[in-house]
Amino acid sequence: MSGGGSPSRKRAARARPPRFERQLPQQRRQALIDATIECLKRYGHEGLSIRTISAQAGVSVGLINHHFPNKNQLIAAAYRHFNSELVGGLQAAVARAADSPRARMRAFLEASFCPPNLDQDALAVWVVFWGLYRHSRLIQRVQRDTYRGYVRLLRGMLAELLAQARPPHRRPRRGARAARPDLRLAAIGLTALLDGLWLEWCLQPSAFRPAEAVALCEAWVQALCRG
Amino acid sequence: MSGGGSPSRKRAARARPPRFERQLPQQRRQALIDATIECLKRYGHEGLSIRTISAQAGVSVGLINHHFPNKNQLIAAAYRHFNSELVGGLQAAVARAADSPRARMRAFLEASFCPPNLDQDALAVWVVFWGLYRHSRLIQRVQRDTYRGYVRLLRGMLAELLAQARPPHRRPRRGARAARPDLRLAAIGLTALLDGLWLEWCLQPSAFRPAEAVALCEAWVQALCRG
DNA sequence: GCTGCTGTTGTACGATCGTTCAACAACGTA
DNA sequence: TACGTTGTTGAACGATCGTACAACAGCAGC
Repeated sequence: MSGGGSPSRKRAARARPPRFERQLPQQRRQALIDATIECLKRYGHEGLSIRTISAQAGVSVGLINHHFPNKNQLIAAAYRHFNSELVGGLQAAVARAADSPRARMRAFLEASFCPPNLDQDALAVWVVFWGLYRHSRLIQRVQRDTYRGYVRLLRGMLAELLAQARPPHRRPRRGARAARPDLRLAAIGLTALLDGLWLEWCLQPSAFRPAEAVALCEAWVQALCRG
Repeated sequence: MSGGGSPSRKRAARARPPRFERQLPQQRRQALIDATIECLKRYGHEGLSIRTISAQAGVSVGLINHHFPNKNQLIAAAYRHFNSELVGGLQAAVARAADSPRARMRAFLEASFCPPNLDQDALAVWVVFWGLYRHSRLIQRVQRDTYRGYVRLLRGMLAELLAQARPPHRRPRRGARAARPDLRLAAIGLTALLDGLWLEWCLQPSAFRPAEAVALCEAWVQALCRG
């Protein structure tokens, strides 16, 4: 009776369940990155331990050093993933929007103030990464690589809006010196307002509704277009 | 020759230098708090170890637990000190300013975008504290205690400015329902712009000059007063 | 069914962590 | 000068950290 193994299974007899499942390096790496971010959300900086992360991923402690040379490389990879998810999501939202500068800006703002970006857990993750920034060259490199896409996206939308608001009078004759500083300061100001509102909401979600944040940003952009 | 101790010293003979100097608990506590903040500036989150802090303060490892029940209490005390230094400095700057709403607001903004508040090291310290916020009730309590003073200061100044900008036409007849939401959203918006600019500058000081940040904030306030 | 590779396990190691505690010593007081 | 208070020291403890490494085992190819 006890020895009746199913003949359909290749390894018949003693139907022993496999103790683990082999996976392709690429998949396992991604799983470890996801586990890292999940641990950051749950436990903050204390979640950044090899044992916590491996437990979250359901693997042994030794596996991390088989797929990543060391812990810092795993963290940097997680930061890269987290960043590109954000920028990619915003770019997709803008691409999905109607074909007008205002519609694109609105889509960008609404995506910024919606899940999964507008999330208290996400703030906890960002804050831990920022805390590592100054003392980790790996983190600095990831930041530099990914921040460009964000700045380019936001500057592009602002340039569209300003170009649309200005053209009737005074097209630039020689070297548009008068209008250029506007774009730089405008991008700085909008980024600041955006980040600040995002930060405030995450710290105290009851303070205001996401729609109010979008309205504040749009009012700022409108005021900018009027000069 | 070798035994010639100075007669002016109480413990003459064998002029053995004291191995340490006793201090009042209050002074020693403050020295440990200062050392904690200094370690955060230098080493980030990794500076938050008993041994690093005690070395910075020039004392032994055991002394911290003599003045603080545990490490978390020391960190919370450091956070409280750091917060009250900021709020106190801003309040003092406002009190020092000329007696007009605009002058007070300008003093507030200029103090916000000056050392010691506008400091890359300071950002590193804030970021580590924020990373602890969600998982430490002590930090949450300090935040709640100190944030009130900041909000009251900023709201007071905005209320003055708005009251001065509005009075000519339409003084509130019954329950000023129309103007109230303005103050709430105005405080939220200005705080966001302020914090965002502060954050941006600390992350990349070459991006813009502090005076430009002040100008952006003042422009925002002016636009608000005009409606 | 057997073999080879390689993804995976889990123990082990040295370092460092926060905290405890008995002993020491600086300094006010008598 | 001798004493008592108490701020201070530094060794020691158990826990946990990141990493290394030898053994194991899943799975593809023959």
